[in-house]
Amino acid sequence: MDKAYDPKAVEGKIYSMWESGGYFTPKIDKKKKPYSILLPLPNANDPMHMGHAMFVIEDILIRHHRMKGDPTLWLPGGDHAGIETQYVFEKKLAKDGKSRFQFDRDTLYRMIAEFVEQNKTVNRDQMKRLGFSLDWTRYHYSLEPEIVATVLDTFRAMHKDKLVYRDSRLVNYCTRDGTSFSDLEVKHVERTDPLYYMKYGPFVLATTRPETKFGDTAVAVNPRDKRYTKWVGKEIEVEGLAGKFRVVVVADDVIDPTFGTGIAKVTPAHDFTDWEIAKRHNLPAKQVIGFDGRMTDAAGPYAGMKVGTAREQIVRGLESRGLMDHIDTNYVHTVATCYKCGSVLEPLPIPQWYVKTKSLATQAIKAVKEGKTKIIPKKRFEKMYFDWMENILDWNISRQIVWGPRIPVWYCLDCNPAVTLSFLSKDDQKITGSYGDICTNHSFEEIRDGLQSLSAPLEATYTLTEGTCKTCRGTHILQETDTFDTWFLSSQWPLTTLGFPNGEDFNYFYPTSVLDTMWDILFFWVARMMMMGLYRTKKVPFEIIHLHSRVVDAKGQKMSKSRGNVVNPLKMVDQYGADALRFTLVFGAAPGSDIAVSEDKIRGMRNFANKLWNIGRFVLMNFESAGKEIPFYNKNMTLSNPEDNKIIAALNKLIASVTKDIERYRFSDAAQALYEFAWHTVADMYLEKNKERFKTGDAESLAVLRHVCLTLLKLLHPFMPFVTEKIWGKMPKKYDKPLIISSWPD
RNA sequence: GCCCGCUUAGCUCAGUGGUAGAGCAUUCGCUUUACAUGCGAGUGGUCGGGGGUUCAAAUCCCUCAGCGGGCACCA
Repeated sequence: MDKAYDPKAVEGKIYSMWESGGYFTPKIDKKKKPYSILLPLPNANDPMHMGHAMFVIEDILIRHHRMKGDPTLWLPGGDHAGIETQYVFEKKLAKDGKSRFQFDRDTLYRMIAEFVEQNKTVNRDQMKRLGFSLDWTRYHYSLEPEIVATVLDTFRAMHKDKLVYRDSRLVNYCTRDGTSFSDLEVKHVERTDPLYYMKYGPFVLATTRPETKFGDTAVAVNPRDKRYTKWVGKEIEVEGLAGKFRVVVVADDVIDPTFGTGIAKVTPAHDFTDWEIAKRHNLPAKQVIGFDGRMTDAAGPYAGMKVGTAREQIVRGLESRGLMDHIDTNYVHTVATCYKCGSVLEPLPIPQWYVKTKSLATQAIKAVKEGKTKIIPKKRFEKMYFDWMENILDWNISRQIVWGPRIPVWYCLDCNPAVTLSFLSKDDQKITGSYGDICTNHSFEEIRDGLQSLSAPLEATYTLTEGTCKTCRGTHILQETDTFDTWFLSSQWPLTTLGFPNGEDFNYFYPTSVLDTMWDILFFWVARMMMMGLYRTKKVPFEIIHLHSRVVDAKGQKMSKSRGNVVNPLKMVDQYGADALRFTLVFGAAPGSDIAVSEDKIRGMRNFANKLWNIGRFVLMNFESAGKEIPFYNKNMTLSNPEDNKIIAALNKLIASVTKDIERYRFSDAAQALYEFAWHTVADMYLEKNKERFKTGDAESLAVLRHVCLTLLKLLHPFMPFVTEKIWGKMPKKYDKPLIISSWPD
């Protein structure tokens, strides 16, 4: 054995040994209770970051249960990550001076699929570097046909149960990414913007969005605001930028009399509050901003301008006409921005597919209240979970992107001539219009082949199966171009990857034992898996939700590219070994809190791995110099030396505490106890005090020494699998099988 | 605005009623044949401020301050 442990020379070979030995693949044994965890599926073409490395928590649980003899499954997968991937791909396109609008949707889809294919193995290979004992034979990718088929089936089941429906309401729409989002994907950001006080008929009113003036269909006041009581119900005449127009004055409770002048202009098509006001007062909605982020024809002279430009121009126009009373330049408010690209989101009216969530949430709340699923740490996250579930809104599952499974709904164009189509014609012109208008100049086949997107009016009839129209017998049928929200697919991961409804894995491993992830996707993913799992199987998808630490830098700052404080896990593995990084991520991490990672700390843990190596080396040297068979320690042995009795007692205490700590998800406590025991109790004290006895080849002391060392390797194996496996391989043992499948001490 | 969490050694964090802990950093001394990725010894905290309960509080309660997070339709 070398003087120092060299992880680079060891890790690759050990991992291959485990993988080729088939140790990651569980043997299904109906007599035993299985233990299973699904790896939170990373974006398949995303390189690994420290957040992924934190899945070491799962490897610890998995290795512990495997050693306990449970049929243990850790199932890996990769996500197509709809918006994320399309966003990255479009940035690549932009570099080549191209845009998504230059391609029909089938071509665009193929291009993205090829792009993903090139990078698909990156993340997988990196997971292996960390020693993750994932069952790669069960790897799943989110767009596999079987997985998509189950997802589509869920959609149909929900449609039948009236849990999915189509509605036209305001959605948060990113005009840059060209898609709507669910409420969860909206990031509220505080900003300082001008608040414009403009003259408005007989009033002065405050608004941050003067450009939406063309879409105003009312003004609103609070019913208890005496200043305006006499106006309520009357029409007022307003001088606009393109002639005069008339709007009605309505009274509505949401209006805060203390804000601005107590009067709000009502723009139903572009503001969530106004949309609600309009519904209550039967006001029409007038869309003045298009899905491309430009003013529509309804904006008269400003048509075609981007919203920002139009605002500047309109402010100038109002000022020159004397219609601007004054401007408050220091108004602080929050705006909704896109969580992917940061653009300001535009509330726009568009028909979308929704999941009715209320009844699903009720079940998900009940399951946690009844303890069928436990959340750890309970204190902080259970309340968050309940708060969210209790206030849940219906879930918009349509996305206007191509990268993902299309919603399985078909429209007959002959029955629905008002369906709006965007497509590339044979001569590569982008054409948009209703089918009724364009079908005279373009054949159905031309439209189909060049199709980019379609938008069906809310009244449009549709079927859930492909084929000839049952009403008119026509064949001019097109599928919905909206794709599913990625989370609609991943919320069914426990079902799809295990082969719901009748797969052997599903029958055996579902419900899974633990779902471990960081808390940032508690709502996006975990809560929705609860709802979907309960909906389809009447059983919870997992018994425990464990929310692990967020990895931050040495100063406690969140790691981000813009801060420049990102620590690359693979670089650390190269430099200090996977075991060192793994132990760093566990040591000092309390669930739900942050864990600080610095190179200094990783180096310290590398030193600990080396310490273990040298304990092993010390034991071996003593066995070699003894040059004889040493009996194996067993519990019935009577030990004559008090030092031996002491170390055995301490070891037994350690076994109990480490086992308990892992069972209670107190990984840091276990790691600290192991560190303390190995380094100080064993190396500093026991080895030093008894060196002379080992040298003389005393059989009892050597038997105890070997037992302590082998047991310590077992206890440490889930945390530091490589160095422990390597030392184990060199030690004299009763049975020669790898540490990974040895038995957990008791 | 509403809700939650945090504040303990230079740094990052454990500790939740009974004489203050870890890792890293730091100081001093050691070429002792398992390991200088080491060994030995040490420095370092009135546990955010204030008040209360208790024989006893870092730990329970109240309050103030700072930091972080979740939720939210203020035009």
